[in-house]
Amino acid sequence: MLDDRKLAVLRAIVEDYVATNEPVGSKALAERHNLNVSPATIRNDMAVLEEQGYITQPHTSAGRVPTDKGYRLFVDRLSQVKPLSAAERRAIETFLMGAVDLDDVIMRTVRLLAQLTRQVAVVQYPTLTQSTVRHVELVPLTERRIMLVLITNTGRVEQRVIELPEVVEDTRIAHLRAVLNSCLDGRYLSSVPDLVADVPDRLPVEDRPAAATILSVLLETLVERSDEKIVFAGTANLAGADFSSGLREVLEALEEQVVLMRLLGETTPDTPSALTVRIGSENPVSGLRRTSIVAAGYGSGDKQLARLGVLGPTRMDYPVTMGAVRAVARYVSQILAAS
Amino acid sequence: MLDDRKLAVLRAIVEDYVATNEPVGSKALAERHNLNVSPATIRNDMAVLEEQGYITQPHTSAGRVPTDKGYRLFVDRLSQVKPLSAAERRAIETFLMGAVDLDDVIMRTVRLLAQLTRQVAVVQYPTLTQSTVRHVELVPLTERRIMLVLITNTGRVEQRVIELPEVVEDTRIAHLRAVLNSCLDGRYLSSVPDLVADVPDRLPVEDRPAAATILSVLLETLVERSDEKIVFAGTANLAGADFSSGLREVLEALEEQVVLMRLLGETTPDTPSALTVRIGSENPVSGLRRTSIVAAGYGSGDKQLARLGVLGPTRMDYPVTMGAVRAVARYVSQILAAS
DNA sequence: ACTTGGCACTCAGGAACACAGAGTGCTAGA
DNA sequence: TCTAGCACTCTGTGTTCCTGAGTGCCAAGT
Repeated sequence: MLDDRKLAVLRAIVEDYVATNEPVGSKALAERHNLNVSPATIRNDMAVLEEQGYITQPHTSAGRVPTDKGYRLFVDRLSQVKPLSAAERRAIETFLMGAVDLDDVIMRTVRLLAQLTRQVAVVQYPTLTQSTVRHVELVPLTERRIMLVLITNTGRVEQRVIELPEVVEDTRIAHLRAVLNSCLDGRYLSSVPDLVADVPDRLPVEDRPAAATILSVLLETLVERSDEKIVFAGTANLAGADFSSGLREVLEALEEQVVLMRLLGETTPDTPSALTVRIGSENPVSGLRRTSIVAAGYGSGDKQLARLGVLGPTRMDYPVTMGAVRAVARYVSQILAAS
Repeated sequence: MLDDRKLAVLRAIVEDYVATNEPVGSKALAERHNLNVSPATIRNDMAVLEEQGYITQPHTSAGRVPTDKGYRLFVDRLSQVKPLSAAERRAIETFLMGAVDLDDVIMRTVRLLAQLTRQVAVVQYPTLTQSTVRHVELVPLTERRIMLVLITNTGRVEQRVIELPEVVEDTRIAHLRAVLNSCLDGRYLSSVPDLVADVPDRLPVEDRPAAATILSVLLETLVERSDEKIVFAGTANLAGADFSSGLREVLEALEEQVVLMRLLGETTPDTPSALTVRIGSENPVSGLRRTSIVAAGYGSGDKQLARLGVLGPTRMDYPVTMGAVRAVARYVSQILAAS
């Protein structure tokens, strides 16, 4: 269908258009890339490419611009992920190393990614459900009030203040804590509901009402936060690019957690850390039809914990962006595995 | 200097300009506001106002536009904070009530404020230094590793993983925890450095190295987080308004924590919850010369904990914005006091 | 001493127009 | 199958002109 030269033309069009942000014509192509054919030949090829829907012209007698389909072909078959330079790698590493806690890791990551790609970076917090319990703490605050603190192996900490139905002595709280930790320690959060089911039975009868309250809050915490936390940075980079009008829509989409979740996409179970690219209209959110998303999973070890990525105009430098996303995902995984 | 009518003219100019976003001329003024004088008279007044620097004209033969100084006068003497409607109050209350923890309170607050004012909302987390210690927890993770969790009376939780210099038994950790809590409970964070100074002396000699490590991390935590955490929302509202070019700068400023801190301003010790308005060039950040900030302090009880506010074009509806900021600050204070 | 009506002046923004330049499609020839 | 040439089609830009809103100033009115 498309011979090698036509593919080369498409690649050249994408590269030039990404670089210049202007429709690219046959003459300029023949000059800048050594395709060794004349503009006229290129025009013929472009006619074919256009007919097949890979490129289009904004108006008659303007150059050609890649369509979403064109970018897709480019990403799938015509480009290679561009690795970062050694200097960039070092910069990433040292920058991420300085983080003091999970919040800090995520914050640094999202900023780093935004700066590196000059686009909007999006990072999802490690999912609770995929993590394991590292510790459950019950902190008495007053006679009737305790704070529940849940610490996961990814460093994530959730806390809730709980109002007890009755006064409970500290020693009894301590006992409950010990029971909880003994049966939850190291287990997946997803298994917590099952594991705590019989906890009240193992307690003295008088403690059960309080325990029930606490457990219900604990389960609630797991459920509520399964709509994951997401942060982003680098919106200023949107202003620099085009997006003359659509900017409002893009910003609105970014502030919708749910939308962001869908953007980053589902975890692909077989190849968790693979790069996902969604181009323009491929993505499920209206209002972002002019943007592409490059995302990857990250996680400590072989466990896939969450996703991160960048969002930018469809007209983006895919090889470089993909390289940056992949690299950052790997480094974050390392950091999390180490802590 | 400025008689009543001139002030009325200025007020009318501000109101009309805010409403229409177009330079307002003498004729339109005479028609829309019943000043009972002719356009010519208004022109004379406007000439005076312009000479004094309260208004200006974009170009000869255009209407007048308020200057920063004009807005300042308007805010100080010509306008009253507009209270919210009962419906709005109820909406705020119910929306904030649903929050489950501090993160959630802050998140809801910033969104609420953005939606209410249709501008960018900025909320600072309660300062650590003004808060008191509610509990210090030391959670053994492995033989050589413990997690330090610091809980404040505002519900804020800080955690750090600590690598110990040697293996320490859990019972000794528990002892240290007891010592720490007994001397820190209920105290201001700012006094923590003094209070923990003699803690090592009260421990068996063999525990001192570990204790020193833990204490240094604790102190570090206090210092590091004194550059406060700030969140914002509603950037999409910027796109709607003018800001044709400056938008990039504004977005960049918003992502700089330090800049935001300075924007919200210092706490005014005498009247902590008073509204602060910074108009255009009054604010210390270049790149935000076309924006105004309306901020207020909030805190539980009489304690001033942090600040919140909104940022928008100098051309904003000050009475309404101030009303919203004040109301939200009050409600947040209530919520925090209750928890 | 203010206020008002009249009048000449200024200037931004839009409409009409011409034009250069980039790019195309097509056809005939190598 | 590629190339060269040619006629054609547009967008974007620069120019010019014109309208209308708005001003400043002055002289007359109260």
